[in-house]
Amino acid sequence: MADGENDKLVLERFLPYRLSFLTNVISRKLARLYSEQFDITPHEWKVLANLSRHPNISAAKTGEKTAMDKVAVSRAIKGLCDKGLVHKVFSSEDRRRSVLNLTKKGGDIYHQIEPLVIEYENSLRDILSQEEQNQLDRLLSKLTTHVGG
Amino acid sequence: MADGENDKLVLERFLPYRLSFLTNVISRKLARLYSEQFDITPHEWKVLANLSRHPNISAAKTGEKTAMDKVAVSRAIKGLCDKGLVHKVFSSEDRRRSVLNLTKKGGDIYHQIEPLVIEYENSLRDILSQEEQNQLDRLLSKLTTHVGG
DNA sequence: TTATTATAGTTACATATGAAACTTATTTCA
DNA sequence: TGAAATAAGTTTCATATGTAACTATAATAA
Repeated sequence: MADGENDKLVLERFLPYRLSFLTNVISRKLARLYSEQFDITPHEWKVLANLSRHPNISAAKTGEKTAMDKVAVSRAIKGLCDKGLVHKVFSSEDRRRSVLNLTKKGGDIYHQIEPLVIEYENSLRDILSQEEQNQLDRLLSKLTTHVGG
Repeated sequence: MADGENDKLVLERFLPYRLSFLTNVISRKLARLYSEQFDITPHEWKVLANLSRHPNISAAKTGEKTAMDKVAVSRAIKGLCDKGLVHKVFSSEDRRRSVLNLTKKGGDIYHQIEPLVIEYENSLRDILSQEEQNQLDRLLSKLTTHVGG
């Protein structure tokens, strides 16, 4: 560190901000795919997608799977129930625990949105060569495991 | 796409969510470096850092440089002025335009935080080999230019 | 038992954020 | 000129978010 370059903060090169900028742009574009047409928030979409893959799950489990905190999960579920996209009952074995499922309507809407979202991810990946995609997956995994939850 | 794997959404593998998760963890840790000791918000820190590098700048230019919207910039500047870290006057040539500078106190605090932040970035980069760091910089640049601001 | 502790989920409160409206100053150009 | 359009910043309002407090249920253990 003799050149006096690495001990000055330059926002344009600062890794956390570069990551954050890219992520924000991508998240905004992604959200537009379901927020406008379907009036679904990002949290709601995440819960919906997770319920599609993992039916009969509780709110707490949903939080684990999606890395959302329990308040965000609770609100997303409330929103989805109000819109008739999710059905909630409480478990008869443990009446604290909810049992969640997509309704018919929820499933229908999910299957309308899913291809749009997958297409968007593909459009992102297509910016990169196959080699670069592998690098990206690897780097994300490595960083994510090391920064700790 | 014949194997039926790439046409189902799996949150754990979905690029925007992996990016978002990593970014959120990093942003939270970064914010802790200045929020607790110095009572500075992320927006305020960003403006502070930018002013250190670009003195005598307006709020609008600050917004351009930091990719923040003008409301966030306005609020950050108000917070920094209230804390006595930034000095604001309006330009005599164009009295709509502000001219911003760090105060002595602002500069002092900035120079206390800067090494902590740089150290944190280094600790992130040190997770990766030099080769991987180059890959990451390259991938971020490529994705960022292609997703469009 | 029954008192204690822990868990699932919700609610309340305080703060953060973004979009649109607004104020003031400057520029444009009929 | 001076009316209309534009630009810089601020304020307002509606919504989003996170922390902590709260309710209800279940598990633990004395």
